[in-house]
Amino acid sequence: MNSPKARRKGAAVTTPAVSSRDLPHPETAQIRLESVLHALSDPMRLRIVRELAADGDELSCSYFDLPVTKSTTTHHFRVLRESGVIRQVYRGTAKMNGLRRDDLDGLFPGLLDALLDAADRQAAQVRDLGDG
Amino acid sequence: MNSPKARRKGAAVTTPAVSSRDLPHPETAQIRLESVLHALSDPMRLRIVRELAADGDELSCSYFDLPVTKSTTTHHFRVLRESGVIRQVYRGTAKMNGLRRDDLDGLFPGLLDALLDAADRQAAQVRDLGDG
DNA sequence: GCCGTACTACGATGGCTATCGTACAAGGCA
DNA sequence: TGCCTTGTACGATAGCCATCGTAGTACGGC
Repeated sequence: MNSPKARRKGAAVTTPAVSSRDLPHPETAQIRLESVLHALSDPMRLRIVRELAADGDELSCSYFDLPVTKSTTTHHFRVLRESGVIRQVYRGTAKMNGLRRDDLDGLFPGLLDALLDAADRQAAQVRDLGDG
Repeated sequence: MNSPKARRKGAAVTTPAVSSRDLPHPETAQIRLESVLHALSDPMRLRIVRELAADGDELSCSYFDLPVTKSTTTHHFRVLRESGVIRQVYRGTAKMNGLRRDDLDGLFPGLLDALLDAADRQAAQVRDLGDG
């Protein structure tokens, strides 16, 4: 609810908008552990982060095939961005998403890897139970 | 809302109550990563877990001096217990709380240490900012 | 048996949030 | 220019949740 629509309403944009469509990200020092944990405590968002980590670099929003509507998907990506977990940037019509791995590793060394490993282990366990 | 009051209402207790006051804990295999993260995403609960980890073993609920009422404290301890982060047991009138470190380390190796380290780093950073 | 301490259960409340549908904007392409 | 794809904003809704106050239970000591 910040830059894109605010401009149309004639409101003054405080942050210097380099591009016409840039998104607010928290600075590295402003990332809060509680917010990161809250962001990752949702199954849908944890799934997004796992796919981002698995695929490596940047993925568009449309890459993900989540069992929710596009509105909800947008919401989840915003939560991840505002908590500092991912970085979002427009590339044409697509919106590319990338893990803020360097920032997180600098703030909380080992945390992201431990979280991803934990998620992998839980997924493997659930898979085994499903197989019987 | 399970064992303590249910007995008075004459309902059948499914779980074999060894003591008159025992508390429902999730089994180790039932602990879900999302629930753990959600439990730790609350500042009050993260603080409780940090104190438990710092002090080592078991601490009573009254040991903690939290800026909330006792009702709310009870609520937070229950969330931590039901998510599998802590184990609670009555000892006389006191209720002792202990981290389920072995269970969590077995499920998610390195996760708890990474989380505690991250919380320590953030606390140190906030402290530095406060000192100016 | 009675009281104090420790903690809980219950109900209420206000705020957050995950979800949806609809309408709309921005960029690429024919 | 007009259309399609991609993604957003907005409003609504239902459920969860952190918090409180009050009343009550359980245990230990007097």
